[in-house]
Amino acid sequence: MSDHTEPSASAIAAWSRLMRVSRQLHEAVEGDLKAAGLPPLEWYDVLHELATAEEGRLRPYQLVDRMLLAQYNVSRLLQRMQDKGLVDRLPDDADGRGHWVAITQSGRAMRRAMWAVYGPAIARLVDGRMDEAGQRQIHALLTRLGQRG
Amino acid sequence: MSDHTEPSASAIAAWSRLMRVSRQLHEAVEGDLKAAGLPPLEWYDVLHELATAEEGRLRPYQLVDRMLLAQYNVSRLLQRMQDKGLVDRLPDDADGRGHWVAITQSGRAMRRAMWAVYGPAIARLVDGRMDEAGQRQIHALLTRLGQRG
DNA sequence: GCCTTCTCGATGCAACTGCATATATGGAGA
DNA sequence: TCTCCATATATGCAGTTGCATCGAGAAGGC
Repeated sequence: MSDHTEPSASAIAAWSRLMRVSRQLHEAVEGDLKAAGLPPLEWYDVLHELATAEEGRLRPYQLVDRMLLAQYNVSRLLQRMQDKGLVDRLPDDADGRGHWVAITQSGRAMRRAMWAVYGPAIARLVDGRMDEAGQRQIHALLTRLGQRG
Repeated sequence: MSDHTEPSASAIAAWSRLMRVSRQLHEAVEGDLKAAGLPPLEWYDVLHELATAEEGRLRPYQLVDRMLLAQYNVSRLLQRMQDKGLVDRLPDDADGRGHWVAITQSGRAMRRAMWAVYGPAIARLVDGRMDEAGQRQIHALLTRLGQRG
Protein backbone atom coordinates (compact mmCIF):
# COMPACT_ATOMS: atom_id res chain seq x y z
CA MET A 1 0.00 0.00 0.00
CA SER A 2 3.07 2.30 0.09
CA ASP A 3 6.82 2.31 -0.43
CA HIS A 4 7.11 1.39 3.27
CA THR A 5 9.14 4.47 3.97
CA GLU A 6 7.15 7.65 3.56
CA PRO A 7 3.67 7.35 5.08
CA SER A 8 0.65 8.54 3.12
CA ALA A 9 -1.08 11.78 4.05
CA SER A 10 -4.16 9.87 5.14
CA ALA A 11 -2.06 7.61 7.36
CA ILE A 12 -0.47 10.62 9.05
CA ALA A 13 -3.88 12.17 9.58
CA ALA A 14 -5.34 8.99 11.03
CA TRP A 15 -2.29 8.50 13.23
CA SER A 16 -2.33 12.01 14.69
CA ARG A 17 -6.03 11.84 15.34
CA LEU A 18 -5.65 8.51 17.06
CA MET A 19 -2.86 9.75 19.33
CA ARG A 20 -4.64 12.96 20.16
CA VAL A 21 -8.14 11.65 20.74
CA SER A 22 -7.09 8.62 22.73
CA ARG A 23 -5.04 10.78 25.06
CA GLN A 24 -7.80 13.34 25.38
CA LEU A 25 -10.41 10.72 26.27
CA HIS A 26 -8.07 8.94 28.63
CA GLU A 27 -7.43 12.18 30.47
CA ALA A 28 -11.13 12.94 30.62
CA VAL A 29 -11.77 9.70 32.46
CA GLU A 30 -8.75 10.13 34.72
CA GLY A 31 -10.09 13.55 35.56
CA ASP A 32 -13.47 12.13 36.52
CA LEU A 33 -11.84 9.51 38.72
CA LYS A 34 -9.57 12.03 40.38
CA ALA A 35 -12.48 14.37 40.98
CA ALA A 36 -14.24 11.52 42.76
CA GLY A 37 -11.19 10.84 44.91
CA LEU A 38 -10.59 7.50 43.21
CA PRO A 39 -7.33 5.91 42.03
CA PRO A 40 -6.15 5.92 38.41
CA LEU A 41 -7.63 3.91 35.58
CA GLU A 42 -4.98 1.22 35.61
CA TRP A 43 -6.05 0.20 39.10
CA TYR A 44 -9.45 -0.52 37.63
CA ASP A 45 -7.88 -2.66 34.93
CA VAL A 46 -6.03 -4.73 37.50
CA LEU A 47 -9.13 -5.15 39.62
CA HIS A 48 -11.15 -6.05 36.55
CA GLU A 49 -8.66 -8.66 35.40
CA LEU A 50 -8.52 -10.22 38.83
CA ALA A 51 -12.26 -10.11 39.41
CA THR A 52 -12.99 -11.89 36.14
CA ALA A 53 -10.16 -14.40 36.48
CA GLU A 54 -10.56 -17.91 37.80
CA GLU A 55 -10.85 -17.75 41.61
CA GLY A 56 -10.23 -14.01 41.52
CA ARG A 57 -6.50 -14.40 41.20
CA LEU A 58 -3.66 -14.27 38.70
CA ARG A 59 0.08 -14.50 38.64
CA PRO A 60 1.82 -11.16 38.14
CA TYR A 61 3.22 -12.21 34.77
CA GLN A 62 -0.31 -12.84 33.56
CA LEU A 63 -1.19 -9.27 34.39
CA VAL A 64 1.87 -8.11 32.49
CA ASP A 65 0.62 -9.98 29.44
CA ARG A 66 -2.96 -8.77 29.64
CA MET A 67 -2.30 -5.17 30.48
CA LEU A 68 0.62 -4.37 28.18
CA LEU A 69 2.49 -2.98 31.15
CA ALA A 70 6.17 -3.34 31.95
CA GLN A 71 7.01 -6.03 34.45
CA TYR A 72 8.60 -3.69 36.96
CA ASN A 73 5.62 -1.43 36.64
CA VAL A 74 3.22 -4.22 37.53
CA SER A 75 5.40 -5.23 40.42
CA ARG A 76 5.21 -1.81 41.99
CA LEU A 77 1.59 -1.21 41.09
CA LEU A 78 0.65 -4.39 42.91
CA GLN A 79 2.72 -3.32 45.89
CA ARG A 80 0.78 -0.07 46.12
CA MET A 81 -2.54 -1.85 45.74
CA GLN A 82 -1.59 -4.33 48.40
CA ASP A 83 -0.64 -1.46 50.70
CA LYS A 84 -4.20 -0.20 50.25
CA GLY A 85 -5.63 -3.64 50.96
CA LEU A 86 -7.13 -4.10 47.49
CA VAL A 87 -5.16 -7.22 46.63
CA ASP A 88 -3.37 -9.97 48.51
CA ARG A 89 -0.28 -11.95 47.61
CA LEU A 90 -0.52 -15.66 48.22
CA PRO A 91 2.22 -18.26 47.74
CA ASP A 92 2.03 -20.50 44.69
CA ASP A 93 2.80 -23.99 45.92
CA ALA A 94 3.59 -25.18 42.43
CA ASP A 95 6.11 -22.46 41.59
CA GLY A 96 8.35 -21.02 44.25
CA ARG A 97 9.52 -18.15 42.07
CA GLY A 98 6.22 -16.37 42.16
CA HIS A 99 2.90 -15.98 43.88
CA TRP A 100 -0.76 -15.42 43.26
CA VAL A 101 -2.29 -11.98 43.38
CA ALA A 102 -5.87 -12.17 44.60
CA ILE A 103 -8.51 -9.48 44.75
CA THR A 104 -9.84 -8.79 48.26
CA GLN A 105 -13.35 -7.86 49.31
CA SER A 106 -12.13 -4.32 49.63
CA GLY A 107 -10.77 -4.61 46.12
CA ARG A 108 -14.14 -5.72 44.79
CA ALA A 109 -15.77 -2.78 46.49
CA MET A 110 -13.24 -0.43 44.96
CA ARG A 111 -13.92 -1.90 41.54
CA ARG A 112 -17.61 -1.15 41.94
CA ALA A 113 -16.90 2.36 43.18
CA MET A 114 -14.65 3.03 40.22
CA TRP A 115 -17.13 1.62 37.73
CA ALA A 116 -19.74 4.00 39.09
CA VAL A 117 -17.57 6.76 37.65
CA TYR A 118 -15.91 4.94 34.76
CA GLY A 119 -19.09 3.51 33.29
CA PRO A 120 -20.92 6.82 33.04
CA ALA A 121 -17.80 8.39 31.58
CA ILE A 122 -17.76 5.85 28.77
CA ALA A 123 -21.48 6.36 28.27
CA ARG A 124 -20.95 10.09 27.98
CA LEU A 125 -17.81 10.00 25.83
CA VAL A 126 -18.73 7.15 23.53
CA ASP A 127 -22.47 6.50 23.58
CA GLY A 128 -23.07 10.22 23.80
CA ARG A 129 -21.11 10.93 20.66
CA MET A 130 -21.63 7.94 18.39
CA ASP A 131 -24.30 5.39 17.60
CA GLU A 132 -23.78 1.68 17.78
CA ALA A 133 -22.92 1.32 14.10
CA GLY A 134 -20.08 3.81 14.45
CA GLN A 135 -18.87 2.10 17.60
CA ARG A 136 -18.75 -1.25 15.87
CA GLN A 137 -16.96 0.26 12.92
CA ILE A 138 -14.31 1.93 15.00
CA HIS A 139 -13.83 -1.28 16.95
CA ALA A 140 -13.27 -3.21 13.74
CA LEU A 141 -10.90 -0.65 12.28
CA LEU A 142 -8.85 -0.38 15.46
CA THR A 143 -8.65 -4.14 15.64
CA ARG A 144 -7.08 -4.10 12.21
CA LEU A 145 -4.61 -1.45 13.29
CA GLY A 146 -3.66 -3.48 16.33
CA GLN A 147 -2.99 -6.62 14.35
CA ARG A 148 0.70 -7.21 13.98
CA GLY A 149 1.47 -8.04 10.40
CA MET B 1 -28.45 7.04 22.72
CA SER B 2 -28.37 5.62 26.26
CA ASP B 3 -29.51 6.32 29.78
CA HIS B 4 -26.26 8.26 30.26
CA THR B 5 -25.26 6.01 33.10
CA GLU B 6 -24.56 2.48 31.97
CA PRO B 7 -22.54 2.34 28.75
CA SER B 8 -23.58 0.02 25.96
CA ALA B 9 -21.62 -3.16 25.30
CA SER B 10 -20.47 -1.78 21.96
CA ALA B 11 -19.25 1.42 23.61
CA ILE B 12 -17.23 -0.57 26.13
CA ALA B 13 -15.74 -2.67 23.37
CA ALA B 14 -14.83 0.37 21.27
CA TRP B 15 -13.40 2.13 24.31
CA SER B 16 -11.17 -0.74 25.39
CA ARG B 17 -9.93 -1.30 21.88
CA LEU B 18 -9.14 2.38 21.54
CA MET B 19 -7.19 2.48 24.79
CA ARG B 20 -5.32 -0.69 24.06
CA VAL B 21 -4.44 -0.12 20.43
CA SER B 22 -3.44 3.49 20.84
CA ARG B 23 -1.07 2.59 23.63
CA GLN B 24 0.32 -0.36 21.74
CA LEU B 25 1.04 1.72 18.64
CA HIS B 26 2.47 4.56 20.65
CA GLU B 27 4.87 2.20 22.36
CA ALA B 28 5.85 0.64 19.06
CA VAL B 29 6.97 4.02 17.78
CA GLU B 30 8.69 4.95 21.02
CA GLY B 31 10.52 1.66 20.79
CA ASP B 32 11.72 2.46 17.28
CA LEU B 33 12.92 5.88 18.37
CA LYS B 34 14.69 4.52 21.41
CA ALA B 35 16.32 1.80 19.36
CA ALA B 36 17.68 4.52 17.08
CA GLY B 37 19.01 6.46 20.06
CA LEU B 38 16.52 9.28 19.53
CA PRO B 39 14.43 11.20 22.07
CA PRO B 40 10.76 10.50 22.79
CA LEU B 41 7.85 11.26 20.52
CA GLU B 42 6.78 14.42 22.31
CA TRP B 43 10.08 16.04 21.39
CA TYR B 44 9.11 15.53 17.78
CA ASP B 45 5.76 17.16 18.38
CA VAL B 46 7.39 20.23 19.87
CA LEU B 47 9.90 20.46 17.03
CA HIS B 48 7.11 19.98 14.50
CA GLU B 49 4.95 22.70 16.03
CA LEU B 50 7.86 25.11 16.13
CA ALA B 51 9.10 24.29 12.65
CA THR B 52 5.71 24.88 11.09
CA ALA B 53 4.94 28.00 13.13
CA GLU B 54 5.46 31.53 11.92
CA GLU B 55 9.19 32.34 12.13
CA GLY B 56 9.85 28.96 13.75
CA ARG B 57 8.80 30.15 17.17
CA LEU B 58 5.92 30.01 19.62
CA ARG B 59 5.14 31.11 23.13
CA PRO B 60 5.10 28.25 25.65
CA TYR B 61 1.40 28.68 26.33
CA GLN B 62 0.72 28.09 22.64
CA LEU B 63 2.51 24.77 22.88
CA VAL B 64 0.41 23.93 25.91
CA ASP B 65 -2.73 24.55 23.86
CA ARG B 66 -1.62 22.62 20.80
CA MET B 67 -0.10 19.64 22.52
CA LEU B 68 -2.64 18.97 25.26
CA LEU B 69 0.18 18.93 27.78
CA ALA B 70 0.18 20.38 31.28
CA GLN B 71 1.83 23.76 31.61
CA TYR B 72 4.47 22.61 34.07
CA ASN B 73 5.23 19.72 31.81
CA VAL B 74 5.88 21.96 28.84
CA SER B 75 8.01 24.22 30.97
CA ARG B 76 10.33 21.41 31.90
CA LEU B 77 10.26 19.73 28.52
CA LEU B 78 11.45 22.97 26.94
CA GLN B 79 14.17 23.28 29.53
CA ARG B 80 15.46 19.83 28.62
CA MET B 81 15.32 20.59 24.91
CA GLN B 82 17.13 23.86 25.44
CA ASP B 83 19.81 22.04 27.39
CA LYS B 84 20.32 19.88 24.32
CA GLY B 85 20.46 22.93 22.08
CA LEU B 86 17.31 22.07 20.12
CA VAL B 87 15.40 25.23 21.03
CA ASP B 88 16.24 28.72 22.20
CA ARG B 89 14.36 31.04 24.51
CA LEU B 90 14.15 34.64 23.32
CA PRO B 91 12.61 37.59 25.15
CA ASP B 92 9.19 38.80 24.01
CA ASP B 93 9.43 42.57 23.89
CA ALA B 94 5.67 42.93 23.92
CA ASP B 95 5.03 40.75 26.98
CA GLY B 96 7.51 40.66 29.81
CA ARG B 97 5.84 37.70 31.46
CA GLY B 98 6.95 35.24 28.85
CA HIS B 99 9.30 34.57 25.99
CA TRP B 100 9.48 33.00 22.59
CA VAL B 101 10.66 29.47 22.09
CA ALA B 102 12.44 29.13 18.76
CA ILE B 103 13.69 26.03 17.00
CA THR B 104 17.44 26.01 16.33
CA GLN B 105 19.31 24.59 13.34
CA SER B 106 20.19 21.68 15.52
CA GLY B 107 16.50 21.32 16.35
CA ARG B 108 15.59 21.19 12.67
CA ALA B 109 18.20 18.53 12.12
CA MET B 110 16.83 16.51 15.01
CA ARG B 111 13.34 16.80 13.58
CA ARG B 112 14.57 15.33 10.29
CA ALA B 113 16.43 12.58 12.08
CA MET B 114 13.35 11.69 14.08
CA TRP B 115 11.09 11.74 11.04
CA ALA B 116 13.43 9.27 9.36
CA VAL B 117 12.29 6.81 12.02
CA TYR B 118 8.81 8.12 12.79
CA GLY B 119 7.66 8.31 9.17
CA PRO B 120 8.51 4.72 8.30
CA ALA B 121 6.92 3.59 11.56
CA ILE B 122 3.63 5.23 10.58
CA ALA B 123 3.94 3.73 7.11
CA ARG B 124 4.44 0.31 8.60
CA LEU B 125 1.81 0.54 11.33
CA VAL B 126 -0.90 2.37 9.41
CA ASP B 127 -0.33 2.11 5.66
CA GLY B 128 0.86 -1.44 6.11
CA ARG B 129 -2.34 -2.48 7.83
CA MET B 130 -5.11 -0.45 6.26
CA ASP B 131 -5.97 1.10 2.94
CA GLU B 132 -6.74 4.74 2.44
CA ALA B 133 -10.49 4.27 2.74
CA GLY B 134 -10.10 2.71 6.14
CA GLN B 135 -7.72 5.44 7.23
CA ARG B 136 -10.17 8.13 6.23
CA GLN B 137 -12.95 6.33 7.99
CA ILE B 138 -11.07 5.95 11.23
CA HIS B 139 -10.03 9.58 11.04
CA ALA B 140 -13.64 10.64 10.68
CA LEU B 141 -14.87 8.40 13.47
CA LEU B 142 -12.15 9.50 15.87
CA THR B 143 -12.89 13.10 15.07
CA ARG B 144 -16.44 12.49 16.18
CA LEU B 145 -15.25 10.89 19.39
CA GLY B 146 -12.99 13.84 20.07
CA GLN B 147 -15.74 16.38 19.66
CA ARG B 148 -16.91 17.70 22.99
CA GLY B 149 -20.65 17.65 22.97
C1' DG C 1 22.91 -35.13 40.79
C1' DC C 2 25.07 -31.10 38.50
C1' DC C 3 25.61 -27.55 35.42
C1' DT C 4 23.66 -24.15 32.36
C1' DT C 5 20.03 -21.49 30.91
C1' DC C 6 15.55 -19.57 31.33
C1' DT C 7 11.65 -17.46 33.79
C1' DC C 8 9.56 -14.82 37.64
C1' DG C 9 9.65 -11.02 40.31
C1' DA C 10 11.89 -7.16 42.97
C1' DT C 11 14.82 -3.07 43.48
C1' DG C 12 18.58 0.99 43.37
C1' DC C 13 19.00 4.90 40.96
C1' DA C 14 18.10 8.54 37.85
C1' DA C 15 14.63 10.78 35.14
C1' DC C 16 10.04 12.35 34.75
C1' DT C 17 5.28 13.74 36.36
C1' DG C 18 1.58 15.82 39.21
C1' DC C 19 0.29 18.99 42.53
C1' DA C 20 0.45 23.02 44.79
C1' DT C 21 2.33 27.25 44.90
C1' DA C 22 5.56 31.06 43.88
C1' DT C 23 7.09 35.01 41.02
C1' DA C 24 6.37 38.43 37.82
C1' DT C 25 4.03 41.06 34.53
C1' DG C 26 -0.34 42.64 32.26
C1' DG C 27 -4.71 44.91 32.38
C1' DA C 28 -9.02 46.89 34.16
C1' DG C 29 -11.08 50.03 36.99
C1' DA C 30 -11.52 53.35 41.09
C1' DT D 1 -1.66 56.16 40.25
C1' DC D 2 -2.96 52.47 43.15
C1' DT D 3 -5.43 48.20 43.78
C1' DC D 4 -7.02 43.95 42.49
C1' DC D 5 -7.40 40.17 39.64
C1' DA D 6 -5.88 37.49 35.59
C1' DT D 7 -2.28 35.47 32.74
C1' DA D 8 2.44 33.41 31.80
C1' DT D 9 5.93 30.62 33.47
C1' DA D 10 8.81 28.27 36.93
C1' DT D 11 9.77 25.22 40.86
C1' DG D 12 9.95 22.39 45.53
C1' DC D 13 8.47 18.16 46.81
C1' DA D 14 6.49 13.75 46.72
C1' DG D 15 5.07 10.03 43.88
C1' DT D 16 5.84 7.29 39.56
C1' DT D 17 8.42 5.46 35.69
C1' DG D 18 12.35 3.49 32.96
C1' DC D 19 16.53 1.13 32.90
C1' DA D 20 19.57 -2.03 34.31
C1' DT D 21 20.38 -5.61 37.20
C1' DC D 22 19.88 -8.88 40.86
C1' DG D 23 18.45 -13.07 43.38
C1' DA D 24 15.77 -17.19 43.47
C1' DG D 25 13.64 -21.04 41.72
C1' DA D 26 12.46 -24.00 37.44
C1' DA D 27 13.78 -26.88 33.50
C1' DG D 28 16.51 -29.31 30.34
C1' DG D 29 20.75 -31.85 29.07
C1' DC D 30 24.25 -34.79 30.50
